[in-house]
Amino acid sequence: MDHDRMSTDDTDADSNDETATPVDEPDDEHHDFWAEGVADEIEQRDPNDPIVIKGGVSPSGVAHLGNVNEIMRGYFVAEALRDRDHEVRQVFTSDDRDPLRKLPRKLADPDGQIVGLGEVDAGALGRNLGKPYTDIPDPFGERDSYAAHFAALLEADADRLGVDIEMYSNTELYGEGAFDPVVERVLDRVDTAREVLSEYQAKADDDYVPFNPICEECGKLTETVTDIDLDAETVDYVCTDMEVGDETIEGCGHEGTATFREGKLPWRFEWPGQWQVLDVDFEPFGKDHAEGSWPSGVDIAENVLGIEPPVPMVYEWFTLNGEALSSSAGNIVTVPELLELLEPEIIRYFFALHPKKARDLDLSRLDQLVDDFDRFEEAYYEGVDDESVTAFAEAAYPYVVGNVTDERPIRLPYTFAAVLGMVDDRDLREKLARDEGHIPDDADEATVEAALARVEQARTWAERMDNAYNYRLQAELPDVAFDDATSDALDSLADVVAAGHDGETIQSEIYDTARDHGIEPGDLFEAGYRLFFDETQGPRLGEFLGDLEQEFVVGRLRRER
RNA sequence: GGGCUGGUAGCUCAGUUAGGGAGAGCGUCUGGCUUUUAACCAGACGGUCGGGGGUUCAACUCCCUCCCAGCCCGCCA
Repeated sequence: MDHDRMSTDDTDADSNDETATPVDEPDDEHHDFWAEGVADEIEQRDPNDPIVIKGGVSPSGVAHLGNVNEIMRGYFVAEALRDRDHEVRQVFTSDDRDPLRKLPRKLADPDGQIVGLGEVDAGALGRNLGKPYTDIPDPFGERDSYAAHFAALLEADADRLGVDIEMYSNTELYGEGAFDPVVERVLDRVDTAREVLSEYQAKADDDYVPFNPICEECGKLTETVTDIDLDAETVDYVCTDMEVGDETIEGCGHEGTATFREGKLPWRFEWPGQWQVLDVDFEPFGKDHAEGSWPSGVDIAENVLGIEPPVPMVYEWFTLNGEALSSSAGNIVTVPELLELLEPEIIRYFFALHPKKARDLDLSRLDQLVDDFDRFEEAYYEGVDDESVTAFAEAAYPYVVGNVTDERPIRLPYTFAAVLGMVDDRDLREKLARDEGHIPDDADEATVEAALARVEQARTWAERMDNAYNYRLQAELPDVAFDDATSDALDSLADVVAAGHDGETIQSEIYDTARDHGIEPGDLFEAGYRLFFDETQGPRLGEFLGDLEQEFVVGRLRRER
């Protein structure tokens, strides 16, 4: 669960909380993929099919890569169980009866792009503080509510990553009475509930009632319940002020009556309630819950609700570019943004790595992650000289890619793809890739297309990062000036190219020509890079020029076009 | 202050659950591809496994302690 944590987020950890994990059961089987170990743990509970795996978020602001932990970590466990012939449902709760407690600093528009509050009617949001997300209009005016907007973003992300999740709206679950038995039990045993809760939080005195009705007058969630009627399944309440951090959300003073379907349980009860209602067998959650709501949830599940809590798994948070994820600070990346830079299977790979390690996703070195994935893939198909990588790949690769093809897919090395991105011509890209041996002669068109798709991604990366690969073949002659010796050398080189030499010859001619004209080869190379890239460095020049249109190269070397 | 989880090469990470060889990729350096110029190939350099102590024939691995980082220890979620 990644509730309401826009500023931080994720990564992993497996869990073994002694409160819920049978420590006396022998975990004698070693697995090369963590999800298999979790699957063991779940099977030891002897659960009924379908096995239910849950994730969930509070629809606070932006759906970002941190939330993907909730989706992907459960996904791998689900797949491991399906592989063992279990029927598995992966459910996801949008905890959308939660109240909007403060204005988010950033939102994601319907396309998943991050925008500031200035893009929307922030005033309308401000007037709705304290109301459930499902009762607040979609700031973008498309969906039924703020909550629906957020849920749609998350569902779209899951879809982009190829994960099939069943979304559940908490508000709908309350509305249709799914929580009724939970609310009734908690209120019936309100003394026990207070006693259990008091172990974990101070605010559990004799007046405390773990149910927050929605005020029928102002629509805000309230916390002052004055009477409980178990037979009628209602509570009486007074709409009092609510303290939220340093701020106060004012109540309207209304006194009314609400049914069990017109309010919500506080989080510490709601979470175990979800386990009961959805019959949850496994749930991953971020480290923030490990010492907070998880222990209390277990206690409440066992001693108030009388159910067995799911198998837990704590995941560590990952950092982005070395810093904690923070939407307000702008240190955030969304799934659609990342998919402009790499393939979805690489995102899945990232989340297949051990959840217990805090990782850094460094966009400036995405090539490392892609290289790691490529090696992981190679390990699956052919094995690599690192046993642990090969073992991990054999266990995890099928889940990471979803559909394993007979043949290993062609992957252009990411930085090489970035080099190809320096030219726009698609056929030239293909030629360069073939010349370098990255595309086999017998590759069909679809295979070539698939391989070249990475060029656009690597190109986008080079541009975004403005790194050492962000060169562009200059269509127009750059503003250049050379001394006489260099100019003469360039003319000579132009003659060589005009005579029709291939790349290798051009490469060696650059050296010879430079010497013939009494200049350093380095100077001539630099002149070439100036002419073609308007830079002082670039890719291996001779071979590069050899692949370009001869007439263009000659003209450019003569500084004519 | 207490608790939880991490800390392995410059970078990204395996390896730790069952104690016995410290590893990979990338980067760097060197060399090769007739010829320093980012794509290819080979080799090398590179680590007190966060520090210290203990147990053991043997510790990255187990125990104690300290340091660093994140999280939890109000409310909410």
